[in-house]
Amino acid sequence: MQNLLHNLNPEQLAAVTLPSQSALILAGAGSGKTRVLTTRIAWLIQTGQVSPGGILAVTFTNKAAKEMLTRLSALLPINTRGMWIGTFHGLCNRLLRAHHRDAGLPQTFQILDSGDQLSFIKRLLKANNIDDEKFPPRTLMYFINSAKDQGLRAAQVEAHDDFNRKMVALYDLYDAQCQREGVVDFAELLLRTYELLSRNQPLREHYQARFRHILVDEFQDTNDLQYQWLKLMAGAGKQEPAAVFAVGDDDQSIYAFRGANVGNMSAFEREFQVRNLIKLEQNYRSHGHILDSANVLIANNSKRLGKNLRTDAGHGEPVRIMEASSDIQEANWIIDEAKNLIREGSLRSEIAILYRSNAQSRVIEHALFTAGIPYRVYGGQRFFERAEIKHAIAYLQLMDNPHNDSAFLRVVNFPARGIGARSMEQLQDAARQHGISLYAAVPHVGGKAGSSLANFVRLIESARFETQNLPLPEMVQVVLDLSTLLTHYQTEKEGADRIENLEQLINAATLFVSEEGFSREAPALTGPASAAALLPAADSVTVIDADAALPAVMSPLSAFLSHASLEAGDNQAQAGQDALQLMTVHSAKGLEFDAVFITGLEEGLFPHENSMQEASGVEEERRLMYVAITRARQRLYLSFSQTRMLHGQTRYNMRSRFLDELPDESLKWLSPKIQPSWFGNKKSAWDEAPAAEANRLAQGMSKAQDSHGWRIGQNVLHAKFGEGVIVNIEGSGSSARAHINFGQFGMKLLDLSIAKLDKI
DNA sequence: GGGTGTCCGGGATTG
DNA sequence: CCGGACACCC
Repeated sequence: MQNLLHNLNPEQLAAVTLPSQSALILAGAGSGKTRVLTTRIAWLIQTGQVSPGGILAVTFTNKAAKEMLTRLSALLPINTRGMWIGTFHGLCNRLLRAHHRDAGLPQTFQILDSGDQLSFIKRLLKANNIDDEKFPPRTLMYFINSAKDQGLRAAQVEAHDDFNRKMVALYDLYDAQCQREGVVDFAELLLRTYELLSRNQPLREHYQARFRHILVDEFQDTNDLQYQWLKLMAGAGKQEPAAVFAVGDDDQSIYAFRGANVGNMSAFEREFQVRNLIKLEQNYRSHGHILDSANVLIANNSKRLGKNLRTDAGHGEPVRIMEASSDIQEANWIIDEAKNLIREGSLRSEIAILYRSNAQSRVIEHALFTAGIPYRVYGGQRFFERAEIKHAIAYLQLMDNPHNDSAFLRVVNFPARGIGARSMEQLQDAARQHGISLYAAVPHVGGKAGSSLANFVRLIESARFETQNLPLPEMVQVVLDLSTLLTHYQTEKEGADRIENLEQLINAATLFVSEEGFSREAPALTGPASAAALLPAADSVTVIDADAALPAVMSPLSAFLSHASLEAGDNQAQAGQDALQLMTVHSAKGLEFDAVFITGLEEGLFPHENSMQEASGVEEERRLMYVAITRARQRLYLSFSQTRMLHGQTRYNMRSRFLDELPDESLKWLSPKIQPSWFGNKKSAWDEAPAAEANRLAQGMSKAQDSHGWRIGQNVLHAKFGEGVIVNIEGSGSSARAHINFGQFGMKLLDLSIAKLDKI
């Protein structure tokens, strides 16, 4: 016990040892949040306040869940397999498998990832003769997902115009089709679990009695449905609700665009009668100048719960800022600085280059490639998303649930077996006519089409038959052979990588089986009969629990298939090598590095132009900047550029407002700092940057100046709109008009002979 | 069915 | 400018 709690600072200690009531922990960046969470669990168990089975710990990412498990097993000598620690989706999957009948799902229901969901919707629109110009699949998908994220079924969504009424109708059709095929999307996992627990009182009370301590990581990222889910699970408002230990940071809320609602933090305080609010403000990550920059920047936001990070580390190096003349020059500067750091002994993997949007990585990658510096780009395609893997998975899905039409369509003619569009049309007609799945409709198709289709069905049947008693990895091997996927890629020119990936899939199955405990002599639960044994009798109030171990509630194949959907796996690009780390600011959340470059700090890019209409948008961008800054331990570099190629056009942006919100005493400008206009110094960097001029000329803009005396790229000051940049000039002489980017005020078209403009 | 050409649109992302 | 979606051709 002494051991468990020593080394905690007073705030952390207070949080870990809070009484069994709901509490909100405001955990600043780098304040030891995961440590507090895991130590809290260990302390609760060690002091006998709860058994491991009474703990429910929820995270958003698999990575966070794994991290928690690892650190917990280092703290406590217990088997963590029996504990309910996982993502919202993973935990819901487990509950739905165990109680599938009550939830109205087949035991082998399958999970659509977002790609599957999109093709599912396209198919739905086509089958119902909907014009996908008027109702774009992506829009419908967003509509459905946001409704589900708010806990709403189609019948509950309010629609006030024809378009929305149609969307609601399509949402309803979508759900019905999912139900027929035995598939669920990600949001459905949560909504279905929520509905299951809402209407099934014995089940609800069983889990409420079981989970006396619920811990939630990254609470600021919860959406409305997740919050309702937690309320239900905890029995909030009841006599003896569970103690919910919510850890979050409102300043790091950067996912409003996908439904996260920071308001859940104050709702939580209110609705869970939170008496204990603890702020973790001691930062163990960043040097002083970096932390001061973050603090001063975020103070510009209005809606905050209020928090100020402090550090015992000294000031450290100042934050370095560079204005480049072009995006190419910016990239080269970054590389020079990174080389210096490496020369001084930094590991490449301890240097991160961050950007607001993926498109910005190109120029940087090009420069790194030319310089021969190894780098790794985050966020690429992941293992289970690769086409060949999805094909193999589709065969396995059909064996486990033949009514999954998505899987059927993916592989019915891949590798090619002479089942073309015409045959499929007949099959789809038959399926629609009888209201059954494609697989089930095969016997209704006659002729040549019918016999090729019947051959395909026989292929799936025999794969299932031949593998029914095989361990999972061997099952995968057999499927790869029988489906002729392997031979198909052997004859393909560039199939070598794909074959390697397919072999990796067998490894993945082997690994999965050993990690999840399927390799031991688990009771064979492949048939529906044994699963039924787990279910409560209809009139019984005894609930058989969804034990935490997977083998108790699903077959190895079903489990592996949900694993493939719920954990898409790493993107394996250049993994393992000591390489510079390139990623968006969003994907940097939760990570930390010795040195961090934040690039493209320009109005329109960061803050992004789509966010600048509303104050709340800019505040989220500012939080994003806050996240970016607080990734750095020792060194922080900020850069922006006067010109930038975007969408095939040269853009001229003003420097980001965020740069002007940072504290001067923590900064070191490596390029001359041009004061904002209201400070007096009006000299433009353009006048002192011959390189920029040369660059511009090289880009074919030879006509730098015209008779009207203005040129593209000129910084100007306008009485009403303030500081701006001339982006384009049309016409000439006295009739010339200029497109001027005024940042917050947007793009204006002004007549140069009329508008009162000063050069700055 | 796969390969090539044309058109369009382009913010971030986990499960 | 670049990638995805789709039409068209062999």
